[in-house]
Amino acid sequence: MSDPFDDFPGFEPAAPRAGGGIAACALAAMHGGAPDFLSALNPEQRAAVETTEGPVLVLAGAGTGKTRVLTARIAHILAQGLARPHQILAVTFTNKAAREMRERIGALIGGEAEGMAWLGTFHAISTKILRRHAELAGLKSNFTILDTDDQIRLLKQVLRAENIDEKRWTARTLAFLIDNWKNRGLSPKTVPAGEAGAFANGKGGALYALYQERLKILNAADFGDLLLETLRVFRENPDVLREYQGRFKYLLVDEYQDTNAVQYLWLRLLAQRQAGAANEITPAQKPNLCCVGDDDQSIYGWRGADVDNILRFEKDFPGAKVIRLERNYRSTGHILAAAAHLIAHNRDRLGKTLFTDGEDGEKPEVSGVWDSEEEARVIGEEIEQLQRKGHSLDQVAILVRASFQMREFEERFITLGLPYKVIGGPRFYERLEIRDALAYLRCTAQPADDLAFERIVNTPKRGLGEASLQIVHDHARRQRIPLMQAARILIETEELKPKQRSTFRALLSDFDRWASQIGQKPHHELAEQILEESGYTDFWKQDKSAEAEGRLENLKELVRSMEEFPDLGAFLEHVSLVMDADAADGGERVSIMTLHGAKGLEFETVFLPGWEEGLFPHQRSLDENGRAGLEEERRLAYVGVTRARRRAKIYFATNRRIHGLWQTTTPSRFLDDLPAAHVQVTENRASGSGYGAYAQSRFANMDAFGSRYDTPGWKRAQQNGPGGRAPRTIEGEVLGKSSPGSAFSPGDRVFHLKFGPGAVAAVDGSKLTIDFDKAGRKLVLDSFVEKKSS
DNA sequence: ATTGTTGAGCTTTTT
DNA sequence: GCTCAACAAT
Repeated sequence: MSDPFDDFPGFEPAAPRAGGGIAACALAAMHGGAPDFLSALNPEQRAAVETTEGPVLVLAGAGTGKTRVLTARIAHILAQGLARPHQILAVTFTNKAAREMRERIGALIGGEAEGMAWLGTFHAISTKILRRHAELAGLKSNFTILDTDDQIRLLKQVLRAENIDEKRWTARTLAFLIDNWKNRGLSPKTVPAGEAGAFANGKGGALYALYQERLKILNAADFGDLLLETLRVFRENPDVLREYQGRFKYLLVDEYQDTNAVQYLWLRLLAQRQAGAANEITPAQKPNLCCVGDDDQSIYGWRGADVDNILRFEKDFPGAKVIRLERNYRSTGHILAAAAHLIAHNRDRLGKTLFTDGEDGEKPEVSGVWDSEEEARVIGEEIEQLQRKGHSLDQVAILVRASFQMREFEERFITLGLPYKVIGGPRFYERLEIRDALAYLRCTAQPADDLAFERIVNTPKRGLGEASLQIVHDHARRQRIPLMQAARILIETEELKPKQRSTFRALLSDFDRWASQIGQKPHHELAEQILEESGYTDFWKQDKSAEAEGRLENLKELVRSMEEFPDLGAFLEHVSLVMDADAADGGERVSIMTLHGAKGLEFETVFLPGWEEGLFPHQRSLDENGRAGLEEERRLAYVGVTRARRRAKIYFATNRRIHGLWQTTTPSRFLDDLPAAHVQVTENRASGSGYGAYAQSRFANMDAFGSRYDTPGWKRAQQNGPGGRAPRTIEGEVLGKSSPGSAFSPGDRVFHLKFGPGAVAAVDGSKLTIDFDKAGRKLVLDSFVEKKSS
């Protein structure tokens, strides 16, 4: 992404480096002239930077230099010697944002940015804290972080163990609920009874508790836990909290409008600064908390973000200074006017009006087309025209509301031979081959990682199917030990078929060998070796399908990226939190992405297709969240328009295929929210569609479309009544206790599920030698046999 | 253990 | 109407 303020004019990175950036900057300040990073700011920005003490809310409209203020503020604090780098807590939402911030601070003050140990995402910082105090949360400090996939798998196990009909109550639904609770800071104990009861006939809360229990056994935390458990540690251990409160002299938060309840609580705890030393009687200090955000760009309400946090800031932090950044450096006048007029239709906002000193430029253009196919064709043509005029394709983006819209553009661009890139497809680390490879590494580094083990035990296929895994599973559950450990015991006995037994033995000795090499050889070489020796690379080499090559490429990329980390542990840590490989692809390309994905970016030319009722605003948003939903959709429209520097082109199609059926659509009400004076409505697409009338009537009758949206036929009967059949209360199987002294003695009559009845011949710990009536003498584990009472 | 068939769902997505 | 996942059948 390119930002006109990426570089601070006049700043010479090479000049003052001796003795560290801080001293040099401080020196510059003393010599009368302000440091360059200050003098390059406008008055409001400068106020936001220099108001270092007390709570500050910076309302930074789109394109007003938000990141610039944040980075300059940190540079300023450091240059003034107000705090050391490790005393500043700077929180972002995405790793990308954190990375960018670090780079830009580095550009301002040099290597000192390296010392900012507490610059990162909410999750990364929480992880760091939680690892230090893991035992206070019932974890070990090397706990694994589960991603969504692992989470679902684990929940499936819980549901299965509880005999819950997985058809009716899916693991995904439960995951969604639990995530929601965690986002709101609710533990199994504090979930409101009504909500907990809504799932699986009243078992929702219990399932949440069981899931948490399983996580602890696995020594694992999901994303939600990272914050929630840290919060719990803070609440239950005032001394720990105090330590961090004292540590952070300055707190900064980016994109404050996106914070959810846990993040808010987490932040508020840290911001409650106690008076420094115990002997001072000064009242609790006001926190040096600076939150930067834009209520008009809050588009993540659906995943728990609470705009209220930003709207409430002044109440939460009395005496807070609110600074508005309204001078826009990005877009031309007409675009800005259109965006401002659009967003003014929202009721719940703090209110801000962007302005620019720049030229008016071209008016945003609204065009109607017959259907989505024509839409793609027309946009393709326009892009080709821009290209012919010498515009860079990197400066062109198509921003869609929903990802299914992307395909039509891709297809069109392929036939045109127009280079494009889809942003926000499946992330690198979510790809199958990467997840598999990581599972191998996880098993090597963390032998107790059951989910990883399960993933790769039969990948590539090695004949360890459902049946044999089930045996290992049973044993592991009964003994409450990790799968790998269970397998280790089982290969000493005859529970498994000889073939599986030797396969397991080979696999385990592979892992042993790899594990013994940790620290012995560079971890990326070890990774390569693991992938090679496990047969995983060969597995893809033999795959003839089209993707196989790309997958091997990705695996190489994975190994390459490991070199940047000090050791395997650090790499795995990073990967579970991040891992977006912005593959540096050569050549200019048009970007195709969702509106959500476009936040924070900017382009010369932005195409905004699909402005139709039902799609944008999305019907589901309206159905589920009413006016709040509509307003969030409108903010999304605002985000879309404000991505454009010089050209914004909006489209609506008369016909669109929705869930397979062609439907006639109505132009989006957001089109009515655009000011006539700043918008160009064109009818030049002469393909015999009925949009001409729209163009004539729309400004005459503002409410033409506003009041009549009816629920389309595809609206689903959403409420499955609470009825249904009675809950099945069969508890999960009673777990056999691992009795230290064996409950068996020679001569006992026993029954084995597979081998049938027999008599114990000898006992060796948990291993029994049994003479089976039919199967002969076998070595089995005591947990697999039942003693016959008589 | 692979291959075919049926059925549900279908907005946005980070960590 | 299309896709993916879960089950059944070979």
